Amino acid sequence: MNLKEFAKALNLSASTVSRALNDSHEISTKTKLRVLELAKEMNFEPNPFASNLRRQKNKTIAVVVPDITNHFFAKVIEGIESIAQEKGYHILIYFTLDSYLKEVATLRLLSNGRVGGIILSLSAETNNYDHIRELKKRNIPFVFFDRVCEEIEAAKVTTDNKTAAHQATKYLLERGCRRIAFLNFSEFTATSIKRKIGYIDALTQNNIEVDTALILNCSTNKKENIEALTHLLTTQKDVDAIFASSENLSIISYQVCESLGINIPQQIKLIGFSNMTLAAHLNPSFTCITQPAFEIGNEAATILFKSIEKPHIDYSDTLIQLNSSLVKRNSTN
Amino acid sequence: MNLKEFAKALNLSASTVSRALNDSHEISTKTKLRVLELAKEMNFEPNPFASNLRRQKNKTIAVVVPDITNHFFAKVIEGIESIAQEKGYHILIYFTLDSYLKEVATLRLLSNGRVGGIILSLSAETNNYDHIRELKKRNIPFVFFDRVCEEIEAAKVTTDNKTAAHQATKYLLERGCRRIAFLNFSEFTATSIKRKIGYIDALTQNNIEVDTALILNCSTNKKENIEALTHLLTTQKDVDAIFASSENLSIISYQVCESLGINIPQQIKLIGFSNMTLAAHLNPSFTCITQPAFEIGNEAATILFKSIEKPHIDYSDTLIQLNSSLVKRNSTN
DNA sequence: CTGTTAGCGCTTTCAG
DNA sequence: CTGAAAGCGCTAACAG
Repeated sequence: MNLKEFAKALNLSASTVSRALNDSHEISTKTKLRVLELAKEMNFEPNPFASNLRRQKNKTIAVVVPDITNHFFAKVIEGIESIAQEKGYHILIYFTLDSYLKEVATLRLLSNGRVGGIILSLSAETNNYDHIRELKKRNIPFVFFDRVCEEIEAAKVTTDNKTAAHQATKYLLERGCRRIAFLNFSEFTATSIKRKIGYIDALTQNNIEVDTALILNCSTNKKENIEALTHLLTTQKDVDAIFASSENLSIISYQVCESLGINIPQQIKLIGFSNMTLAAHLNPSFTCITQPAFEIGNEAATILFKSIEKPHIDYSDTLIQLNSSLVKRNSTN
Repeated sequence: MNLKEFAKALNLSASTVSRALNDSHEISTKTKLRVLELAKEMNFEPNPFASNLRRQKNKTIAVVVPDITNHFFAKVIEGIESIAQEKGYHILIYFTLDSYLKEVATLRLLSNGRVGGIILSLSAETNNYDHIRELKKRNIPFVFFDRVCEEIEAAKVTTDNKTAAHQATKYLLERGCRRIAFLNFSEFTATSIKRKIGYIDALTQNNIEVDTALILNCSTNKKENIEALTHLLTTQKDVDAIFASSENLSIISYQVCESLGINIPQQIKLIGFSNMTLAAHLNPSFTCITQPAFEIGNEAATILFKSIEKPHIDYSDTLIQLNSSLVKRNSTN
């Protein structure tokens, strides 16, 4: 069933029907109603490919994230979807699994007009931004969230990572911790770097020497990270806290402590970025730094849709910073 | 940049270039190579809308799931994406948030040829399947996973829910529990019904009377569920175990026990369907029934792609059943 | 307010 | 092996 046939059933021309379906002001309310009614009855909707082709624009966006089993990213995507739904957008989803090459390949796939815009959170490996610059060159609107790229002028939605990490570190210091290990999820990503800076600043301000032996630069390989942390904890016997800069590293910290027979929080306290606040509930020793993921998704989608719909306006200096919060159990540790 | 311009740059006709890009056998290897090389260099890819319009088929699928913050669904989607990536498919994602109306609206949105096929897990509320039948009528290939619809003949990928629930109940019985509450996440969904049957069968086979006062039919409203479970636990003082039939209900069970000051697992043991095996690690009192989510995604995608690519073959009697597993901590409870 | 017509960018007969 | 031309289904400029 196509528009032409559908129009015939109404004894109208295709153009009139098309205009009616698109709620054009040059169609009488009466015919509009007639068209809309039959369309609903016959469940007719115009072919989106033809429509997109003709209009040269398109209500599909891509969301490119490292990993959707991370509760934070999952919730962000729900935030994006809720706005998309409302505005009639469709979402294509792609995972980089923190691989730079996969990120490059995915963006290449998206550079041919398949999508009207892109919402993007960088892979932990990404260290070169030419593939992002290519998006700008091709005039494809995009918005960064969480793992943003500092070097590129673009709309960005984040939390204040430095402050959050500072607070978390302070929280540990106040509880008497002095030898706090920091697990850095990426040497390149601004997000992780800022978290590290917050950690270092808090130590320095409290006159505690920063010991680089306690800073672990992790990779995207889980097994490697487990080995590295095991090594750290067995060589640095006096570590009294772990600060994990990502959800995955929080999980790993648990596993390693457990396998080494280290008691949390008696021997080592654990704090980490994670939106799986359940974790904090399941185990009182764990304190989560939680980001407002749903709102981040909302904001990112809102900006992207604006920049798709108003291409003449430049949104590339938009920076939205929301606040994260410390989720801890009542005074148990 | 379109095909015509690109062809001009090569001194070839559009048709030749098109055929070369699509690896047609009637093009010489030499020109193919020449075309492919320049295409890569100029990062040229044909407009997917024009291509889909002309071909009348399309390498985009939709994934419709209740909720992506559920670790199980997130992992299934990663399983789907890994196959999609490999086969050059794109994934549109939609969430029903367990709302029947949203499910209907979403499928309606997809019935106009936007996608080549659909992978679907039903909302907990869904009780009427006309919207699914509409897909069949329109010849849109689709595959159910996990929350399948028994009444409709279609390709399905699930786990053996009855057996898994039976084993879980047996596990509790072996540990001395006699008053096991069962939290049913949906009165309609086959998945939950089968879990309930497994639970009932295990009790019956062990000569334990099934007390309907211990079976709680939950809704999609978290707050209501918390209240209902609180009520159950305060009126049925002898409950010694909770069996939660979904991840969300497992989480709620924790929260309610905690707020009532009930010690898990001393007073009440907890077992539940959940793919967040982390939970089992964080708290030894929790035993997870974990489904092979990634593989379920793989299987569902594989079947869907087959039925898109070979429309003459009928896959609607395909049923793949994988095994779930009990994730428990070493003898701690 | 409605109809006619051209053309979006691609693929695919058909012709050579 | 390559090119010319038609047409997928829709929308928008133009005409009335």
